[in-house]
Amino acid sequence: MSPTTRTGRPRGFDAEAALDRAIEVFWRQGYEGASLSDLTEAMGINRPSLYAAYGNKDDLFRLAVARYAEVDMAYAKEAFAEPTAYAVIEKFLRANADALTRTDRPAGCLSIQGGIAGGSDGGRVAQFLAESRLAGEAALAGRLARAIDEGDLPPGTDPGALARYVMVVSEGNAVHAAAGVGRASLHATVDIALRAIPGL
Amino acid sequence: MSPTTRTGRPRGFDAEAALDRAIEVFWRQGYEGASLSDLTEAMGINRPSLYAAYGNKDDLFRLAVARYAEVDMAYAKEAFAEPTAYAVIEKFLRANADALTRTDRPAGCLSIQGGIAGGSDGGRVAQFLAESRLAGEAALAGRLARAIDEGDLPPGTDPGALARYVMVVSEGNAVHAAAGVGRASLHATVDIALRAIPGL
DNA sequence: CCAATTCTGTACTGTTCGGTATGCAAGTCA
DNA sequence: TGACTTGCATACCGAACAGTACAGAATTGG
Repeated sequence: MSPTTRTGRPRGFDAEAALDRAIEVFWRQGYEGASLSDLTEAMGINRPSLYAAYGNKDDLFRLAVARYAEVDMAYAKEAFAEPTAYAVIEKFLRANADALTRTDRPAGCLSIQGGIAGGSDGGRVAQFLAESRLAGEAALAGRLARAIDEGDLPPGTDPGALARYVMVVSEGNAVHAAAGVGRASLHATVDIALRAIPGL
Repeated sequence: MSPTTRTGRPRGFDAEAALDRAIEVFWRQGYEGASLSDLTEAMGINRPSLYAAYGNKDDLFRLAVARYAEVDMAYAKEAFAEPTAYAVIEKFLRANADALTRTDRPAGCLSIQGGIAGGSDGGRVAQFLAESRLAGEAALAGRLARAIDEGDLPPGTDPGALARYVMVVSEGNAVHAAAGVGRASLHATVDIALRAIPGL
């Protein structure tokens, strides 16, 4: 009656290792941009093996996200264990920044890239969009540099860093808005974010 | 010699109005998720008319983004005209929050949604990802609520709003990281973001 | 009214997509 | 050894994709 006794030919690949490869493909190319051919090639298995082991593409993606949350987001749980709120937040944001820029992993976060990425075109569209966003950031940095000259920002301020922070808040709010978060909540976030702006 | 003299059958649709409809489709469904059939149906034109008027799908998308930047991001230029840096930033973030939640437009920002969105599946994947992100946000809010009880956050603090702010910074950094921004810059953003966290 | 030019509508191209039917290989248990 | 169970490999399915050929319709200039 042992439920693990399944006679028959044993699986010829490591399902967990193959799932890790799938995570990278989804991470880099997004859900829609990752074709079954991309996935099976990276995982080193055939299509029927994928369907037998994980279900369909959708199921595979959910398994990938779940494993990503467990493995690659483990720092969140560690951060929560810090003694104070400030320490929790700082540790979370620091570890997050490190995780987003690991050299042995795709840049960014699967939870966001899984939707972005672009995929089949090799990320041309995503790159185009990123460039136009960064152009806006540069424009804001220019305006803030002028503000330093005009004396309404402290002399030591880094205009590029401050502009980047503002755009980060804007982009984060955009992600939230797309997820259905309402206007009042967005403004509440702005309330908090503005506290970080250096006064005169 | 007048260059506008183009004899022949006149175009049967307003190219600018049709482009506006295309913007909404790309905004809602993303670049990959917007099929030519979706686009032509929304624009009220046939495929050959689209190709004749705008080029190919890629060209149409770039035109859409350009027009979006001009029309829907006009508030940025207005914000830049404010007299002080703080006013520039506040006006930008406020107008941005309003723009992200206009009831007569898709939620979010074309520049981000153009990559996200999900498209053909009606946004099922995007919704799944959004829910898992919001679950993490709720977990953080719970941890911060405990911090208020334990006295390391001011009593009046809204733990949900603070958690949302932290996740906004995290998501914005993720978008930046995916665009190629490096680790040091992300930490510089965290430096600024942490200034908004209420001290003991 | 006719020729030239441009736009529109239908119907099609080749390709790629997610998903699967089928026959064979590789093991376990009697 | 032989029945049984399971995984693997090839080859395929219908559907959807971006893009286009072609013929007819609408307009201008003569």
